[in-house]
This record gives sequence, structure tokens and C-alpha cells, in this order.
Amino acid sequence: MTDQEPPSRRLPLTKERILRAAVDLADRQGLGTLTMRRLGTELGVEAMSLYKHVANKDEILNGMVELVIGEIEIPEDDADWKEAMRRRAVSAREVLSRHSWAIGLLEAGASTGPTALRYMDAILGNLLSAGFSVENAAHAFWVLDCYVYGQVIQETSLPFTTSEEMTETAASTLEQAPMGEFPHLVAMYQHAPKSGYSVDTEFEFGLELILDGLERLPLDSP
Amino acid sequence: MTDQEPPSRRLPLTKERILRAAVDLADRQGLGTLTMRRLGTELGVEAMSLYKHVANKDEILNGMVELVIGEIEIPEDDADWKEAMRRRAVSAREVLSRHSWAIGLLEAGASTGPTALRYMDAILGNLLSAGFSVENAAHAFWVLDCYVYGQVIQETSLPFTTSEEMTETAASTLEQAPMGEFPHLVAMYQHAPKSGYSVDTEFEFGLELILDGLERLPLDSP
DNA sequence: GCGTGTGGTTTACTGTGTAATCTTATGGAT
DNA sequence: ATCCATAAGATTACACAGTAAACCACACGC
Repeated sequence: MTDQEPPSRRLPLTKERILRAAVDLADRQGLGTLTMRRLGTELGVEAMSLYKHVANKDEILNGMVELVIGEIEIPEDDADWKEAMRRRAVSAREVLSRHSWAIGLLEAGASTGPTALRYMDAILGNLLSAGFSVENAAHAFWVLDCYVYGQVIQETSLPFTTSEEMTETAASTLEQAPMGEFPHLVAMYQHAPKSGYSVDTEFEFGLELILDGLERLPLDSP
Repeated sequence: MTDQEPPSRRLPLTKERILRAAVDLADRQGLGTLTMRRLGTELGVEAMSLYKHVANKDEILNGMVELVIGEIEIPEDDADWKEAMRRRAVSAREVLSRHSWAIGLLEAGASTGPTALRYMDAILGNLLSAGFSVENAAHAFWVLDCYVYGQVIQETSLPFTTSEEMTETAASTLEQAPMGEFPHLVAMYQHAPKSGYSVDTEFEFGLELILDGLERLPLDSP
């Protein structure tokens, strides 16, 4: 090599640095472009060098999930459960749609690392000390997670983000296909521009619905 | 080739047959092993021959999603909305966890084919003719889909299925890690064997919670 | 000095999707 | 019957994936 850096400039490779670079790359270019070679060059290093710090690509993917989970806001034990769950759900949704590839990895069965455990423990703790029975705490946890995950999936599968893009998509969809067979869809698409549709509103609607439902559950110690 | 079949035995390759074989293979061996070559040999044909019926692998994946969506039970317009939505959610969950790879494809933005459109239209139709406003129908649709998708994700990411496997997992998890930091998780794992935990129960709990919540919405024409 | 380990590189192998090309069978029009 | 266009499938080849194995270079205690 002719263009050598002074070696002190090259900060040492670590698993930490690799994981952060991987998350970064996946955020910017998508998980599909996250390849060992590209990740290597991103870090100014050869692909195989990564394997000195990481067993294989799966370990990288798991580590990425842990990093992401670590970004989610965690409730205090003694916080008001409803507000705490709302904040956590909002935060989880925010984080997971910022790193929209993470859901796919979750599904693949990653994440039983310490960060994930701490995360789960904090949530359970809040619910339990709010007086939920163990069963009901588990139910609440489960249904909220379902909802957040599903929200993120639907969000990322939508071809639009803003309300304008949405009406635009609606318009173009209306034109092309043989829409005569789908009268209700047509009605909805035609209605869409009028109401200020947004995934945020959708999310809040369902979230409040679920939280209100959970509020009806009996508590152990009122 | 020495072992030629009488050519009449070899039924002709079609997109339909390819898609069915692909779904079958993904069900049996996982989406990861669905490769053009393997799919080819599964059909007794060379990999490249598939490209005479299909533009590329993505088209196969999209087609698979359509097939799966087609399996979901669709409500009649005039059916009682609550029962109809319950049945559809149950059916969707059933279908999607039978083909647990499908969620990942949904996320990738597949599915605006005719089957998916018909599916969406039927659901909207039921809600609208039950008296839901367009906004509320959209809300109901959205929250139910979120819930089902999330349920499937969580189910497939769990390392166990039956209640016995669950207590087993709980036990082994309790032993290995430094669980002192996670008292509430420990409490839950210890409680797990007593209560008959199952993902089915979890699903029903949240589903009824959401349906009851939706029932509180005002209807247009009572 | 001298092993010895640690962190990075080189090379190479297998498996992927698919472009480009070649082969063969089929079914009218003559 | 003959011819040949078209379609369905097979072959070959290429760029890129993950990673096993061997190799190198420098820091260190002795």
C-alpha cells in the first residue's frame, strides 16, 4: 500500500465498533446491503478481519438487535403504569421504525441478551408493582408488544409516509387497476384526502384503545 | 440422460405450480433454503427454466404472499362485524403462523395483488355496512392487523410452542444467566408452570380486548 | 536476542441470483 | 410431408455472498 495512515490514527477494531458500524450501515442502506465485505471497507479493514472479533454474521445481527433494544426507553418501577406503558410503546415504535430492519431480526429469534432481559424485567416490574397479577402483567406485556411490532411492520410495508404521498398513492391506485370489484376500497381511498390520515394517528388510536382495555383489569392491591 | 421419464408424465411448468412448490418448500424447510436451484430440482427442472415463467425471485416471493393471503377466511358483508372480525383475525393468525415466513415478506412491501385487494375490500365492506364511519373502519382494520401481525412475530420468535417446552425453557433460563439482576423475570418464570400459559390464550385475551374496545366506538346507523 | 500470541490479510471454496446463449420439441402454413 | 417460427427448457458463465485456512507483522515477557 502506498497510502498508509499513521497507525495511531486507525483506532482498534472492537466488537462494539463493528456493531455500531453495522447498525449505521443498515440504517442508511438497508439490511440487504449489509455484507461482511462492505462492513469491512466501512471500517477501513478487510472482511475477514471482522471474524477476529465476531464468530459469524449471525453474531453481528444479534448484537445489532441488542443495540437497538438498548435505545428503547425503560420505565421506572414506581411510575404510573399507564403513562409508563404509553411512553415505552411510543419509544419502542419510534426506535423500531428508525431501525426498521430490526423487526425482521427479532422474528428470526435473536434477542435474549442482557439488554433484552433488562428491558423485559423493567416492564414486568412496573406492571407488577402497579398491582397487576403475574398473568395479567404477562397479558399486558404481550398485547402491547404485539401491537407495537405490528404497527412497525405495517408502517414499513406502506409505500408512503406523509399524508400527501398517501393521497397521491390513493389516486394512482384508483386509476390503474380494475377497481370496480373493490367498491369499499375505492370509498376509502376517495375519503382519504379529506381526513388527515397518518400512521401516527393510527398508532395513537390503537394504543389508547389497548391501554384503556388494560385499565379495566382488576388489580391486586389498589 | 439414461433415466428419462415418458414426457407425458412431466406435467408442464407454470407459474402456479412454481408458486405452490415454493410455498411448500418454504413451509417445510424455511424461507432461507428457498433457492432457485433447490426450487428447480423440487420441480424436476433446472433452475434457469423457472425464469421462463417468472421474471425473478422477487416475483416468486410476491406470488407466495398472494397465495397465503388467499388462504385467509374472508367475511361476508352482512355478517355481524364483531364475530366476523374475530373469525378473520383467528384465521389470519392461523394462516400466517402456518406460513411463518410470510410476515417477513409482507414487511418487505409485497402484496398489493388482486387477492390482497379483495381481502382488504371484504373487511372494509363488513365494517362499513356494520355502520362504522370510514375513519373508524380504517382504525379498526389497522389495529386488528397490527395485533395479528405482532402476535405472529412474537409466536415465531419464541423458542417454544407447547406449555411443557415453555416451563422447560423457563427452568433452563433460570439456571444459567446471572438472574439476580432480573427479579421480576424470575418471578414470572417461576409462576409460569402453575398457570397454563399458551400463546393461544394470549392471543384470545388481546383479541377480545381490542374487539371490546372497538365496540365502544359510535356507529353511523344503529 | 526469541518464541508467542494477537489482530489483520490473502487466498480459496462453495453457494447464490441471473444474463446470455444454445437446444429441442411443437404446431401451423405451405 | 416439409419448413420454420416460437416457446420451453438446459448449459454455461459471472459477480458477489459467507467463511475456512493459511499466512504475516508487530508487540510483548523472558
